[in-house]
Amino acid sequence: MAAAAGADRRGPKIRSTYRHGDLRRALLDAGIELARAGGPEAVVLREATRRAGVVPNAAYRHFAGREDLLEAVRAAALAALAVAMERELARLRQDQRLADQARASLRAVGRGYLQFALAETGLFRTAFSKAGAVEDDRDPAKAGSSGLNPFELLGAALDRMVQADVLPASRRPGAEYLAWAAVHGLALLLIDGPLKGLRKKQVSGLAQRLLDMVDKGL
Amino acid sequence: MAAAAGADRRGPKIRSTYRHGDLRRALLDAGIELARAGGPEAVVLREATRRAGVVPNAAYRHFAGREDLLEAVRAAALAALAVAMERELARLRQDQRLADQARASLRAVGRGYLQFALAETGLFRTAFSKAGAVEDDRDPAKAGSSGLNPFELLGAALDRMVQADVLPASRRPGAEYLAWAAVHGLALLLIDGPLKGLRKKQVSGLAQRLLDMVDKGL
DNA sequence: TGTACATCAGTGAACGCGCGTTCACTGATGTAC
DNA sequence: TGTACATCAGTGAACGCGCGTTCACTGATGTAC
Repeated sequence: MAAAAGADRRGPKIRSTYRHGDLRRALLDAGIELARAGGPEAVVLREATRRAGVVPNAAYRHFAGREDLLEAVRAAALAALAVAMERELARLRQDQRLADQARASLRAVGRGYLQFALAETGLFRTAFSKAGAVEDDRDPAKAGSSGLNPFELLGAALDRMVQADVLPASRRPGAEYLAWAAVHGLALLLIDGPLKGLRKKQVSGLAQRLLDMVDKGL
Repeated sequence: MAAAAGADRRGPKIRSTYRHGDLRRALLDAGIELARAGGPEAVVLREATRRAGVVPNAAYRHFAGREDLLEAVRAAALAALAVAMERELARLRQDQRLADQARASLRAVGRGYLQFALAETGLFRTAFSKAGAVEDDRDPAKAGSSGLNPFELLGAALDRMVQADVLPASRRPGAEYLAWAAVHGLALLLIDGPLKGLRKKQVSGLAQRLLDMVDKGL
């Protein structure tokens, strides 16, 4: 993974030019890699500069400080989560009844969330390492290719359920938090909690049951 | 809260005796206080010794190192969570039909969990800061006054539901993870996530709805 | 009841560590003339 | 097409910080005689 932009072609640590080329991008990529491997606390300014082959304080040309870099990494992690959800949504059959399709899209959102949490645990933990309300944050850096961020993707699925008369409109407000809570909780039990060692088969079974519960109970 | 044992009566930093009296207890109490205020990463060995009025390395007479102290704090946090659940269970009316009573005890467990997460956020985060499977851990340091740890309290409530024919026995296995996931997820959204600033009234409304969802969907 | 002694809880001083951040600088680049 | 110059990205060196942990020690306590 990685590589990316400009002068970075030569790999870290060796650079023939005095100027870097695209240091901001290189630092961000390094930060993402660190988060991927070790979660938010692994995003260390000095290490990012080391990977970019640059002296520590050079980072201050592009980020206000460590917290600022971490913020940018967090945005990228949210965008990656959105993409994982979109991937599941794109797989859905289009030939079903509206009601079934609406239901299926809620499940797809949930599956994408869980898959991302399991496959990219470090990024997942980074994405939610700060209170930051994603809800009314229109920052495109946090969105997937549909232009919607993870929270908005969930909301859209629920809206579809209301339209298809699967979810009573009266229960719509706040429903994202119920669905989110359930899936988020399972994700954490699976990656950090007592369900850590679970086999893939058992994971998907449990995920299925949880999504059933949400579907039925919402 | 605080104070507790032995020579600590005189308060930190001042001690008339060369020996401390009960340094282990004092360090643990300090650690709990640190966790309460700032979560697991706030449990700093040197700070605990400072509060106990003792030189940093004195801690090594009682704990193998920082991680060992943190482990002890974590156990205390789990026990406190169990107590919070027991408190809710103890409030239940005893004159209901078995089915209603069983349902009510599951909800009480959930309420205790959420209340603890909100009231003792630092301890809550500490309790779950490590994978540690609580499930088959009979360590009494992690249990409430009933002798059951939080996980066992949840399991007992679900067992009661099976006995009362509210939950089909076939759905019993793994049910604790579904219920746990939902409540755990909501707790995190409330304390760390986008639902952080929510008013007390709204919190309990949302909690109610989530518990409805679990009840209905399980 | 008194004394010698072993035990071991707490002391004092010091390490190395990696971190984030600040300072005054240097030299590559692009632009105005 | 050539030159002077402003800009500003990256350098080099250094800070102070608080941490966990290790070392050889000292002196209070309780026990055996």
